[in-house]
Amino acid sequence: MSRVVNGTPVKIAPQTILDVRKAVAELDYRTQSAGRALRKGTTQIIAVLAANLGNPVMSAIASSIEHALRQNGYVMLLCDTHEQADIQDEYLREMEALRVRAVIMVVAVPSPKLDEFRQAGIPLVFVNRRDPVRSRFPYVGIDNAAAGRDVAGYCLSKGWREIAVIHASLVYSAGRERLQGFLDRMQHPEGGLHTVRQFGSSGLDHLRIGELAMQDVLAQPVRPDVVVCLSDLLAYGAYKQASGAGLSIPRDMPLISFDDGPLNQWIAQWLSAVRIPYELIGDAVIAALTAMLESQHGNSSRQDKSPPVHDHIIPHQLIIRG
Amino acid sequence: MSRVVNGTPVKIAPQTILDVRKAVAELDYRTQSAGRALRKGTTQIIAVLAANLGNPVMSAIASSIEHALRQNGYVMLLCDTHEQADIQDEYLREMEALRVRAVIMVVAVPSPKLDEFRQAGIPLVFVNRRDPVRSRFPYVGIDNAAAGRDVAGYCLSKGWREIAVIHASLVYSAGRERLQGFLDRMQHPEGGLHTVRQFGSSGLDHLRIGELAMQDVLAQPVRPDVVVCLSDLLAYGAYKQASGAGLSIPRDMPLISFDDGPLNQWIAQWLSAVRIPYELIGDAVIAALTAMLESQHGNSSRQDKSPPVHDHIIPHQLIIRG
DNA sequence: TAGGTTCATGTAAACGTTTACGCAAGATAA
DNA sequence: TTATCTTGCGTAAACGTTTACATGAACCTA
Repeated sequence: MSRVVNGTPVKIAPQTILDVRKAVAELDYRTQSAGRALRKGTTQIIAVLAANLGNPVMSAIASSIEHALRQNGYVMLLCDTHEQADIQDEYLREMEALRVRAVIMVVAVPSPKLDEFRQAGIPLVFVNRRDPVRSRFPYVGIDNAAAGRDVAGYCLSKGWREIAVIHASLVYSAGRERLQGFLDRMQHPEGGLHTVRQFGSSGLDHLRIGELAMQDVLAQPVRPDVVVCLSDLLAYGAYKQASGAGLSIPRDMPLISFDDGPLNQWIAQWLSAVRIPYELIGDAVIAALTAMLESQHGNSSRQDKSPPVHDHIIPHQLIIRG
Repeated sequence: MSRVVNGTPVKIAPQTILDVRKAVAELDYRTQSAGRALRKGTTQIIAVLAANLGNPVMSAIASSIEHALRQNGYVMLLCDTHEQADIQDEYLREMEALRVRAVIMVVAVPSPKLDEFRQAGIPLVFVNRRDPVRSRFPYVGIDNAAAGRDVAGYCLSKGWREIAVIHASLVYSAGRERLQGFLDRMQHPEGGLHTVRQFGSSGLDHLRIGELAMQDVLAQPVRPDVVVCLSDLLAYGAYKQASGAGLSIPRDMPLISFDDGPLNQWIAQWLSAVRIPYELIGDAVIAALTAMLESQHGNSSRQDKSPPVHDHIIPHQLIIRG
């Protein structure tokens, strides 16, 4: 029975197949995952630990991943870690007990349990932000450094000289690489004369950080030609502050950000941004995942070489608006 | 062992408890949910079927529910039905096989499998939109009719005479009740002279519907004093269209909507809206849920009376901006 | 026809947990 | 002291699935 519904690679008489099919249809039989999970020691559940579902970009990513997982016979289990190590650990423990097949970290923070997972052989995929600890697990997302360079290139092409950058914490890969790429390109010989001032603080609420940073920007003696925000939410916060101060965006002060959530084209036409093609993330995650799962199988026989998983860089695009 | 970790109501020697605790701590034992699920026939998983995670209000609601469920020892499994009956059914089938403890429908559509679920005894909670079929299952959300009346009251207080309403499909409770409440109050004796014109179409993409509806509004010979949109997304679409046509919102044309997603206060200061307190939804869902689960237990003995579950109406608030 | 080979299917064990049941030892009562 | 009752704990069955292994039928070959 199990052999026919699951397509076990074993010879079955055609008649038997039909008989089973009929019985299945008649009884409306549906395999119960509890029994299977117990026997096989794993499930079809894949956990997605997202840092902040209140961020439209992240829920768009979650939505894309959910769709792709479902297409491939998995079930998504979605959690919100609020970017806090203890919550992330609690969830990871829970996922362990649930015997999930894999865990997808959409913006991870370092945590003890995550260290354990890296050892334990449970496949991990890091989306949007690389593994805080250099590891053999794949990253799915844009080339943040290149995106930073693109933004810098655009600023240079516009001849902007006075530049402000608003950032949140820079200890993680995404923000750090974006800033690094931006500064690299800016310091390029052909960059000419310009000043880049940095504003921002570390913390969890990007909206608020952006708001406060813009306050600092406006308190400067000289108003920047452009303000580059390292994420959409930072730009939203900055926008509120600047608008409240009577500035018209982008006429008085252009804003450029990274992420470009799906709502921007509707209600944030004042914002230019590097767009993460979140629709593509689901498929890329699946690709990374299946590569890992297969290499995991193969490795059971020959333990020697580490799995040949690699990052999946998806193309970004600078969208100019306003 | 099971007795002590689960706190079974049975006498256990204090010493044994300590011994077990020690062993659990030493071995880092964690009960595997597969075995438990198999034995008990149910899980700690609660499925949330949301119609559209791309809608910030819905992801905010999902986030709130997730938090509340976690607090109460459940695990949330989140799906996106895209408001389509066949996808919703596919998910419901999956949840059945997973033996989820309950299903929370955040904006449900009628579907055959949903009909089965109502019979099958799997607890259901309907959030934001009532069960399309009148049923004994609880609704959690705001009083949409009252919200509609509040908006009408505000319009009357401002003395607006020419009023446009933008709506999507009106076959479901939320939109229908909002519009009904609005019209009821408008037609109240003290309402005075005014005209209400309705725009909109049915479909899944509220953003696009709003955009097209606003196109129709602007094509009218007389420009309305206010445009009331039955959801945030409709307002976003309408805003884009109106802005594109050179109008300044809200100066040239105030917009009022329902939902008031968390981003509005940051980047949609031009929008007044009835706020759903999404932070409160999680707790309300838990209340509805535990009431059902308890009444379910009690009912196993006396089948006669239907469960005394009731709706949980949470307070809304009209936020005026701009 | 006997022996060997393949092929399809039946059988049973195992996964980890919960819980009904029963047993032993200690406490109480006669 | 013996009989009865309580208390704490050990035992085993059951949940539904997968899969290694056994069984037996049919088919081929010499």
